[in-house]
Amino acid sequence: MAKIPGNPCTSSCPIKRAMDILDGKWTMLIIRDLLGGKKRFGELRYSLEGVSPKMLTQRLKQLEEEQIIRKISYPVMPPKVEYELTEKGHQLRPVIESLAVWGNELI
Amino acid sequence: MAKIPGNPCTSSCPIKRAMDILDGKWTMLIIRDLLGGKKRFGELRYSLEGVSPKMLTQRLKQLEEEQIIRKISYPVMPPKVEYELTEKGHQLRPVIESLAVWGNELI
DNA sequence: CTGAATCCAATCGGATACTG
DNA sequence: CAGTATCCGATTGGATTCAG
Repeated sequence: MAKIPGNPCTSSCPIKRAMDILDGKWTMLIIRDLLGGKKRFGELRYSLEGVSPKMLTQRLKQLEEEQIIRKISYPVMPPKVEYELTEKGHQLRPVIESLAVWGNELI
Repeated sequence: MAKIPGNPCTSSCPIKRAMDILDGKWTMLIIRDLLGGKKRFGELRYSLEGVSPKMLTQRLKQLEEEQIIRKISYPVMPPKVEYELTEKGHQLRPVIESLAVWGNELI
């Protein structure tokens, strides 16, 4: 059995740290979308189909604070805003990929 | 860029399927614990430190319904109950491992 | 020991309307 | 277009008590 890095599930457990950030219905879906490249607010809203602007804004804001995504605002009219993953965000790719593999087996 | 299996983030997205099951503050922590082998209710309650019996019961029940864990009740007094991962649950190991790697880099 | 029951607060999340 | 504001219900989660 492969050893899992880190300590047992106490408050300093790496899984706990990760999930405190990644928890939430939409978070992983946002990251998955952004792994495909920069996306605009409306694009995310569309591809997540069902998310309310409130929740999308809330999650994007939190992910930005955690420095997992970066927000790029263009000072134009009408407004144009793009979101992209930071390096820290890109490092979530293995997580998303293994999740996708598992999710695919569910059928 | 490696291709992520599955479709875009619609209702049939594998990530969405996965997160519908794995969402929640404690779920991943339970699975992480059980990757180390069978655990009793009280052991989980202890190692998760802070979880209320209500939530622990709730999550365990859901995970059992999703066939990710299996519950083993011994007809003894006082009661003894153990939880262990099913095959489907064990297949989450890559997810937990990559999460642990990521969580460790946070510091 | 393993929960079930109850009560309550906070957060999540959806729908809608509105603004710069 | 990209949000903000508001209202509301559902769910999560914690604390505590109690039962088999």
